[in-house]
Amino acid sequence: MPRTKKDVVTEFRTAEILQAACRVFAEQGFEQATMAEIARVAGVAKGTLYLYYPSKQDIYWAALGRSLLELAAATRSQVESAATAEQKVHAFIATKLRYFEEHRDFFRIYYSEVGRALCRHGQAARQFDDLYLEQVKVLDQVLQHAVRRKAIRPIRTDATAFALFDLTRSLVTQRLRGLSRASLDEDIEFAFDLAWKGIGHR
Amino acid sequence: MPRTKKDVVTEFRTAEILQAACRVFAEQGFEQATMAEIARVAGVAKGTLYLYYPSKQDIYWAALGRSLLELAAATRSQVESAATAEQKVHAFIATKLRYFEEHRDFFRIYYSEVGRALCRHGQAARQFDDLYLEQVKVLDQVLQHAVRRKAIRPIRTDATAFALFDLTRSLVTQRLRGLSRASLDEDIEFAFDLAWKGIGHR
DNA sequence: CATCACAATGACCAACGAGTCAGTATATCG
DNA sequence: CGATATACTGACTCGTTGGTCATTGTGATG
Repeated sequence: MPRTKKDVVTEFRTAEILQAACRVFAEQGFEQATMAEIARVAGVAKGTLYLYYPSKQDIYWAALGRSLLELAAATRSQVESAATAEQKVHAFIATKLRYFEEHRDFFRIYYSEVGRALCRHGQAARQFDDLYLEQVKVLDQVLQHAVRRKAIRPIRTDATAFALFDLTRSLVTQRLRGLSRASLDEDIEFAFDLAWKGIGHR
Repeated sequence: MPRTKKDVVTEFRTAEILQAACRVFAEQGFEQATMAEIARVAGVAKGTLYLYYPSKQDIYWAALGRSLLELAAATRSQVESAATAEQKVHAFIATKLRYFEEHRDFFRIYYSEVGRALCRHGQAARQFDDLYLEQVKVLDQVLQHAVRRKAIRPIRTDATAFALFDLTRSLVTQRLRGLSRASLDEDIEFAFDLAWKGIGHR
C-alpha cells in the first residue's frame, strides 16, 4: 500500500472530473464542449484538469471508455450465465437497455460517437471500434451456436447480430427522446419479442 | 423567364458548392470541416461561398436538406404505390437502402446528424427532426393499417416503425463500413425478411 | 474601344478555446 | 512556527477559423 493519501485524492479528483466531463460532453457534444465548462462543472480550475489528463481528447476517451468497459463486462457476464440461446439474446437486450437507462449521459456520448465513426475513418477511435465490434461478436457467436443447434432458422448471423445491436439502440433512443410511454420492462420484452420472432424458427 | 443568365450561373455555383460541401462534411464532420476546404474542393475562393450562402450552418442545412427531401419524397411515393402492407414495408426498406447506396456522402452526414440529435436538445435542427419523425410516421401508418386488417399481429406500431427505421440504417451502415459482403439486393431481402418475420402473424 | 455593373478574390480581422506556467494556497514535517 | 514540497489557480499565449470587404477580373453594352 504505497502513497495512500495521494492516491485517494487523485482518485477523487479523477472521478469528479470524469463525471463532470460526462455531463458536459453529453449535453454539448465533443466539439462544443469546452475545457472551461468541464472545469466549472467539476468545481476546479482549468489548469487542474491538465494535472490529471494531458488533453481534452484524453478526458473524452477516459469518460467514454470507463462506462464502455463496464457495460461490455456486464453484457458478457449476463449472456454467459444465461442457459439457452433465447435467454442469451434476452439477456443481451435487457442488460444493455437497463444499463443505458441508468447511464443516460453515457448513452448520449456513445451514440454521438457511433455517428461520427463513419466520418474521420482510419483516424483515432481504434479502441472504441474494437470494443464495438467485440460486442457484436459476442452476439454473433450466440447466434451461430443457435443456428447449429437449430434453435433458430439458418440466417446470416453477423448481419443479424448488427441488426439486434441497432434494435437495442433504437429502443434506448426512443426512451431518451421521450417517445416511449412504456415501462423499461415492457420495452425490453417488446424488443426481445420483435427480435426473437424475426430470427425464430417460423 | 427573368434573368436567365444570372440564374444559370447561380444554379451552377450552388450545385457545385453543395456537392463540395457534401464531400467535405461527410469526410470531416460539421465541426472539423472548414470553409477554406469546402472552397478549395468547390474550386472557388472562400468569399464566393458567402455570395451564395450566409454561413457555414446554412451550407450544411442546404446540403443535408436537399437529399433529405429527395429521399423523403421517393420513399413516400414508393410506399404509396405499393399495394399490400407487405409490399409497402418492402418498398420502404428497399427505397432507403438503394438511395443511401447511391448517396454515401449524404448518408454519412445524415448518420452523424442523427447521432448529434440527443445532445444539443431543443436547439436548432427543428426542420431535420420534423422530417425524421414524418418518415417514421409514414411507416407507422402503414403498420397501423396492417394491424387493423390483421395482416400482421397486434403490435406497438410506433415503436416498431422506429425499429424498422433503425434496422434499415443498420444495414446501410454495415455496407458502408464494408462489413457486408452481400449484394445490395441480398441485403434488402435480408432486412425485409427479418422485419417481416418479426412483425408477421406467427 | 470605353464604360460600367457586378461576380469573384484572398488578405485581413476578431473571437474563441486548448493548453501553459508563473505565482499562490495548502499540507507536511522537523 | 518556519521551511519545504506539492496541489491548485487563472491570466496569458498562440494557432485556428468563420466571416468581411477593398480590390481585381470579366463580360455585356453602346
